[in-house]
Amino acid sequence: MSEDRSVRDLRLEKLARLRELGHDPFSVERFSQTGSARSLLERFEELAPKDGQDLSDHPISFGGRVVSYRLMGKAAFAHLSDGDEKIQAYFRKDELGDTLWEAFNLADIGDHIGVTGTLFLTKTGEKTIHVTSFQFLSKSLQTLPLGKEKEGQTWYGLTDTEQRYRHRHLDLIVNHEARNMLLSRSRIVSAVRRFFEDRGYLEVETPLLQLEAGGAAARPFSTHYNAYKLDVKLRISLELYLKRIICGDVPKVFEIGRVFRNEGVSNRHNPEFTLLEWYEAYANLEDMMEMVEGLFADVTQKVFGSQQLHGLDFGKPWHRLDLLTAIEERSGITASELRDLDSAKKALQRVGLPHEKENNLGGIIEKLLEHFVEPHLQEPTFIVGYPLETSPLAKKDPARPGFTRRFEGYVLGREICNAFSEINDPLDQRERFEAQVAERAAGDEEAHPLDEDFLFALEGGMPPTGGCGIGIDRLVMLLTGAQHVREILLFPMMKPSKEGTSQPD
RNA sequence: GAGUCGUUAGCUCAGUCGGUAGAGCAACGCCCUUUUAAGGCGUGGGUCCUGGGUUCGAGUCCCAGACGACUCACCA
Repeated sequence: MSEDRSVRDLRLEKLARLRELGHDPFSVERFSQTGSARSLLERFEELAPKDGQDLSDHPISFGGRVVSYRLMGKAAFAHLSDGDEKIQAYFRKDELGDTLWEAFNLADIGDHIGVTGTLFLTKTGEKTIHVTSFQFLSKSLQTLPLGKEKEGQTWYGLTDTEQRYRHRHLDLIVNHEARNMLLSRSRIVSAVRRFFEDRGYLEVETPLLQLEAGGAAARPFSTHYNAYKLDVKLRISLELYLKRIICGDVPKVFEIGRVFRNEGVSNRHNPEFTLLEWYEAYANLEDMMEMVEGLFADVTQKVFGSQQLHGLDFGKPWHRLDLLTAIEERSGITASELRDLDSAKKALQRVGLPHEKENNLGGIIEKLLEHFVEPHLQEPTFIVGYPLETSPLAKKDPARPGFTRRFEGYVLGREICNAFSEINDPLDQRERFEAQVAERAAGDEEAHPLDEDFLFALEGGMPPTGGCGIGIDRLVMLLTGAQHVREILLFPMMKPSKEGTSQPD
């Protein structure tokens, strides 16, 4: 009895029957098309036969997924989608013949078919392909959660977040927003790449597996290198290798790559994310600011056609704000209070923030920045002059002991980039690393490891260099307005679900 | 790591006071040659997340667990 068979069984039976009829859906390799669904609709006047013209003079062909299917005895309508747009197709038994009609009756929503015919307008005025012949291009063995829609409203569909993340292909088929996020991300990355290429930057690739994961403060993932019998770490930043390339007299380099930080997950943090870093010899942090401004102006214009986005104007220079000045303006805590650890802790206490566990002046200053200043940085703003202790790779500011030539960029209250004039004094860099090693010994698991290979490169001589890093995921979130980082990651990490788990043992 | 909420048909969801499970769509069968949330008639479909407990009886109440969502914490 048909009731005992699953949808998949029934589809397998249809597949077998199609093969008997000589219409094996999986034997076809290619299908030539007149154009996309969108272009067929847009070029309707040009492609459709005029009154009195022979219909067969204007054949068009189109391949897509069946997303709706209305069978009416001896005629039928279906909508075919290429993912981007859909177009209606009209089928008649008397024109297809018995065999092809039977094959059509074995079609399901979800199948891919390729049709040939002519464009016409239905009674209700919809641009439609009058199909004279068609072939199966694939058969779907699963029911797809394709909702029905009318006048912009959609019924049913796929809304469960877990299912959307676990089975992203369904999300892409069913939800246009998911598709738009994917397209936006791709276009943004492409525009970023072109921005640097146009300015003479060389794109490079550096190792993901490293003996010491440096360049940032974060806990790494570990894995094992069988060939060398070595435990290695997945990179947490791109920085040190890129600067070793600068030491090799390649003056402008950039990399867009995955980095991995073995840390918490939130709506803005994913352990695996994409980082953009670039370095330019003979440039400093002011040059990096101009690059950031130029990058945002260029990418917004190219991808969205406007530099005005979310009420922000990326055509204007960003605000520039000294870090200590910003803290004083927002919290009342003065620079002199932040000159030593004891008075800084008292200041923390005064403003009601936890202070007992603080033993790092730089850490306190950054905490104050986060708490008092960051939420107010809605318009694009560079905060300049970060503490020495938390900036082990940035040049000292000669004008201000204890601080570095480093800035971070903020938009809509969120950190978007981190840049500095790079340390090129190998002795200074060694001292900073040693301070980090001491921090680590004191229990800071995220303190920077000492990297002798990097120091060796610096000792060979590195020109003055400016460098900057931007989280691509943050950038995409900002520009698309995505509220969760998982919306702009195609396949976020999910714990195995019960249905995905094999036999329990 | 903490809190809150959730998990019922392929999808979206109901399920009252504890009494052996419901709708729409999807599926299956029949009818239907311009439909479009096509329509008409009919049919089938459930490990109610898992495991315990209370009870004559649990989708419902209790305990534990899994997974997820959101918020917070963590996070250069």
